[in-house]
Formats: sequence, C-alpha cells, structure tokens
Amino acid sequence: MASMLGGPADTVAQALLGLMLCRRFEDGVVVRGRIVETEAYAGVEDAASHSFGGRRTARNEAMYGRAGMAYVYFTYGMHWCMNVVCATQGDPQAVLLRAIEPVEGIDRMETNRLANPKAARVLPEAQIGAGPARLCAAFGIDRAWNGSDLLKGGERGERLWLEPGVVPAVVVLGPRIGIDRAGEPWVSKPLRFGDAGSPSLSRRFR
DNA sequence: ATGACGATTTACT
DNA sequence: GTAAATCGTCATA
Repeated sequence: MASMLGGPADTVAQALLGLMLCRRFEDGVVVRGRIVETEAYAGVEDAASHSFGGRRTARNEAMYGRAGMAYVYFTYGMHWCMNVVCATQGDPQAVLLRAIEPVEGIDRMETNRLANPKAARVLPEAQIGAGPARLCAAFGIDRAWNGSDLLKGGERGERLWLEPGVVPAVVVLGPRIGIDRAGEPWVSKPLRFGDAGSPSLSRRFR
C-alpha cells in the first residue's frame, strides 16, 4: 500500500481506483466508500496544480509531505476537498479524490451531509459521494485532517485511512474538471480517471 | 488593510 | 443552460 503511493500522480490516481476510503468517528461508527474517480495533479510543471512553479504556502504545505499524507483544502468559501499526496517528499504531487461509491455507514454519510446547512439537499444514495466536496461532506472531512497520515490514521480514536478494494474492470480517462484557466496542454491532458462501471461518478466521461 | 479568486455545488430560467 | 453562494488564502500596498 505504502509503496504504490510513491509513484507519479497519474500512476497513483489510477491505482487508487477501487481502494476503500475509511473513517471511524469518535462514537465508533465506521464509514467506507470505494474510490471510483480521481484526478492527478502532476506537481511543479502542472499549471493546474496548487504547487505549480514550486508555489509553496501555508495552504498547500501538505503537498510537499510524504506519500500517503492527506492534503485537504477549503475552496469557494464553503467546500472541502481531499487529496492523497504521492511521489517523494519535497515533490508536490497529489491525487484529488473526486468520487466514492458508498459501501458502509451510509446513514452516517447522510447525517454528516445534513449537518452541513449548505448541503442539506437530500441526494440519491449513489450520489452522496459523487463529487470532491460531496465526498468530504459525507465523510466529515475538513481541515482537521489536513496533513494526517492515511497509512496510520488519526488521533483521538478517530481515523481516516485506506484499505485494499476491488480493482475496476474498465478504467476511463478524460480531461480534468474545473481547471480551464490552466491553459493548454494541461486542460486537455487525460488526468481524470474513473471506474466506468460505477453509478457514483461526479460527471460523465466523454 | 484591501481586493481578487477559487481542483464546487446548488438553485433557478 | 446560467448565476449565486460564501470566506480563507494569498498577493499587493
């Protein structure tokens, strides 16, 4: 598990598909979701990456950490998104988790969603984790998890970690979402990966 | 101190 | 399809 995260973002993005993202809450409840959609952010060369050009700030510091670290950031004034840091320490590559398919603790995912007044809309089960911010809302992931080690888990009896899962039968690729301003060639590179058979993708691939 | 912006989601026409 | 919501972060001064 640890070794597979040490590679470049595009490789890791594909390898993460099928793995289980798991969290245990203080009350002991566990939620699990199968990762079905990811995006690779290739580091200093990648104009769409928060680390483009070696940019290093308090916000993206986790990108420079060890593989297996979580990089969680806040955006649009209301949403959290989570990445799995990859490559080697000091090389700021990461993979954005764009969608999970609910597997366990679905009631708790609902509760977590409803706890956020901005996400009070009820969604069909398959859509609960279909989107980078939806996934974080469902799992209750926020800034407290930035920099946490996904291979070890968190503190306070709470944990956020990865487990082996079922590899997708068919993987589809496409351009990344919401990065138009990065310009070519980065806007067109096929760095978005999905499990073609999943009903929980954030958007269609084409 | 101020202003511009965002790896999104939701509601509405 | 378009637009609003909403605020932490960063660059500039």
